[in-house]
Amino acid sequence: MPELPEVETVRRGLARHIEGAHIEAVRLGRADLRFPFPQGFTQALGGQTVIATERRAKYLLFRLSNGLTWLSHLGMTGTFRFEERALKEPSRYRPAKPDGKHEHVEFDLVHPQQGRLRLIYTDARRFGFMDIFEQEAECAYLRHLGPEPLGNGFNASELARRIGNKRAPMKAVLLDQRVVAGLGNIYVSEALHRAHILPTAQASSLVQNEEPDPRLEKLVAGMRAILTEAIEAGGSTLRDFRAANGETGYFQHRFAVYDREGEACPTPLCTGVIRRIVQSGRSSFYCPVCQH
DNA sequence: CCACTAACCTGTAGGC
DNA sequence: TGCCTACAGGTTAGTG
Repeated sequence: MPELPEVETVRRGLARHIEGAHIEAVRLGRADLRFPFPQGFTQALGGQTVIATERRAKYLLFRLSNGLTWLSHLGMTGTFRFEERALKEPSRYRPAKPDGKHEHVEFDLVHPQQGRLRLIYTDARRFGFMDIFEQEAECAYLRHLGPEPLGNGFNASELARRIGNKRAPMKAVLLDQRVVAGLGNIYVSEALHRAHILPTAQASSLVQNEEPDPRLEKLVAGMRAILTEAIEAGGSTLRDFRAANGETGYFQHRFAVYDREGEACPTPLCTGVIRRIVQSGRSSFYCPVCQH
């Protein structure tokens, strides 16, 4: 489900209700998602206040009053939502064991202005996971991540340095979170289309003498533009993505190529028809005419 | 280290 | 309606 824009959308939705809230209790419906919950997970969160809600790549990071950080990755189908009844009828609020089929974690929150809230984490496929850590350096999930594509330090030279020796196709290289962190299957296809680069192009062919090809400049600019526009649109909803308030995103209406096999290429004056190919087991969409 | 595949798990859409 | 296959936004473990 979620790439950088979707995770950022979730972060913003959660922040409004969770920042400043006291975590009264955490209940797990099972011992694991993709990975087991760490030892002492519920105790580490219980009794703490959420100080800040941040995002790194596709990870949500909740800074807690005890100095710990609670990390959450949504996998493909992870969703946070606030339970309606607890929001609308706080007086009738009752703690309950997670009972929905794929409701795996419940958080009882008390917000100083908003009162009692119940936050529920749902994840049908259970590719998501949660963790806690003290220092970022000790977190194996974050340690090897590449730069944030929307961060100040990210530019064509930096990208060239990271892909100059790679023979893998651009599609695979941009999906590699160690190269740049936050893109997924949708936004890689979209960014490559904007830069007129084929997903099959060998990464090293876009770097000569350690200098970025002009198309890498376009790629970085296109990547930033797409991600920014998608965040403004509340992300993309293909099937089940929802913001924390239950709303769908609408950036999917503005895809140039993703999931548009057989449609006309939207590049002005281009006569191409969008194609779908499979690379490393996943669909890539591109225009065979304006991407080379 | 690099590149590629399989695996994790459930739901849904499409063909017959 | 049922059965079967293919596919879905991600990441890690294992193999050469």
